[in-house]
Amino acid sequence: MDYKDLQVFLSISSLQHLGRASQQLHMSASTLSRRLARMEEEAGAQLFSRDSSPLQLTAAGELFRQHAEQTLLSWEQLRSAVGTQVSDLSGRLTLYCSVTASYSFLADLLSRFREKYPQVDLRIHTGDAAESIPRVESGEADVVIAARPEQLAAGLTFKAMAASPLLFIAPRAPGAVLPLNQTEIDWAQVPMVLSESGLARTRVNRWFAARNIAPHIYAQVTGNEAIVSMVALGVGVGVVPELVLRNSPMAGRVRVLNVQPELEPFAIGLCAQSQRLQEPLLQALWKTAAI
Amino acid sequence: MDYKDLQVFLSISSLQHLGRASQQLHMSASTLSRRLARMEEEAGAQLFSRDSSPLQLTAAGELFRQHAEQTLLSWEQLRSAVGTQVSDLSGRLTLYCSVTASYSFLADLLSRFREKYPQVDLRIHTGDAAESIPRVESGEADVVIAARPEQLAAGLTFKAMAASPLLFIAPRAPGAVLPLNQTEIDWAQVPMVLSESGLARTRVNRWFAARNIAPHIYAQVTGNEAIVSMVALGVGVGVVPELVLRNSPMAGRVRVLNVQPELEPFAIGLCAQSQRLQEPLLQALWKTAAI
DNA sequence: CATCTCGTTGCATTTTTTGCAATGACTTTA
DNA sequence: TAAAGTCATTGCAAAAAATGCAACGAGATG
Repeated sequence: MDYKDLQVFLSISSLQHLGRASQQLHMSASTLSRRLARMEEEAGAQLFSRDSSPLQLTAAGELFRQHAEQTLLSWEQLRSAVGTQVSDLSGRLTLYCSVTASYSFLADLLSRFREKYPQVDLRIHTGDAAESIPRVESGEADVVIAARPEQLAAGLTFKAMAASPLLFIAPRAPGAVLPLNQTEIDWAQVPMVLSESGLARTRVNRWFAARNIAPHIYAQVTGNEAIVSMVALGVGVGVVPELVLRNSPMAGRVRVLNVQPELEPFAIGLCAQSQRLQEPLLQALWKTAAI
Repeated sequence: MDYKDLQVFLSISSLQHLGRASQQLHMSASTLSRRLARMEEEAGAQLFSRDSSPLQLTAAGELFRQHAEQTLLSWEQLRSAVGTQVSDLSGRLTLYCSVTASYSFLADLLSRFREKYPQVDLRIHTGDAAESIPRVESGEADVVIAARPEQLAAGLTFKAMAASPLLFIAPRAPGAVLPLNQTEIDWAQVPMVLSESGLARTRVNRWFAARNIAPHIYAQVTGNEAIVSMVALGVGVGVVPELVLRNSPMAGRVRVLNVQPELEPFAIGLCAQSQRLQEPLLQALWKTAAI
């Protein structure tokens, strides 16, 4: 039994849905299913009833939930109690990330970091994802949360935290931009909404080039978030990381196109200058991200 | 953080000695060292002071110990609470094992099994290790704790729980049987005390045969335990599993010979008839041994 | 000063975990 | 009532982690 298992269990028990939980935890549903099976094995009892679709806690599951909450609480208290003992670490750390990354990763990372090192003066900047790498290279940011570029610039180090596919999205409104049931898409005719620059743009460019297609670029935008909005408005077809789509309030107004072959997924994580990883502050953040 | 880690921690903290703990837990010291390092990493604090030789708990370590005890207790309570819910399992299970195996494994295995399946009528028989396999083959025992034979008889299934090296031992008393500082041993001259039969005997025979040595067998014994006693009395040189030596009250009176190449180690675990593993009782015991 | 004890670390191997894709049970929709 | 969809589960291969051995080094002991 692993503390991560306990978190997995709590997530599943509150969402009552494996797929939902798998998104929240950045894991595949199959992994969750297996971990759950193992937990039940170790506990010696079935924790969820599989009769109905919404996973329902059994009596044993309810006991398990109490145990899990109690244990994790005790663990967090221990960590914060002993963590502060060590953290005479102080100074300033400037972190840059995209708005979307801030939704998915920042809260987790920062709450843990703050707990251990409350004396560190943390400066967070959010902005366009494409700005991330330049900022860490220039030193404007000590560390960034970014998608891993295909060619990581020399002197930079990357630490993955999660992966997210890169998706083609179209307006959900029937007939807007694309016929709903079209099998073959004539890309040269489709108005595209793309990032002005950055990794997503590079991959899209390469994707079109490999097919000898000159895409019809209708609008170029800075910031993936805006792309979802524009697509939702019916302007055209866009390309965004799944993570951005999931966190967008407009997600319900667009649909994901099944395009083959798929674009390469993003790897999202921390990025900093290699040399500076020796600095205690960066090292501390690095380790915090790991667990 | 893993519940096994918590047990590891408690073992280390009570014994204050990595090597001792590694024996108790059937793991190498390096493994414990690493696990401890990881625990400290995750807890965010040093748990033991490494200044003095006897590992001493730090303040953070003391907090951790409380957390570990509390969590494991809660876990055991949960398991017994939900475990008994399932255990309408009843019947009789006959287990045979050597005296030594009963020291090292039986307590652990049985306490967990009893907790989950209190209604099962457990019959334990102890005796010579060499008897184990015949007993399970004949059906006298439903399951045995035994060393894995090189050729597992058809129809039998084995599940490893630990490994134990096979050692040459001599009297510690100076000059008895062997000169203390002799480098090359003239085996033909050395009086040997060996098992009458069983795996240990087979391996020793093969070891001598491979060297074209006709050993001088002074005494043949049933039961590895008696070998240690006879060697301690100065009768000759013996061969026993490390597990037997460790549990023997005579261990202090013998010394382990550094013989090259070493004999193959024992693999110790559960053994039962393959077909019968379908039976609920055996299956339950099998799973209990796993965790 | 040499030797010993004991914890730590590099390395190769084994074991475990994970994601993908296919499967199967069950529900909703046409 | 059949077809399509939703979900959890499972076989399989790749990736990641744990483990033991052996070498190392710091501190204690003779």
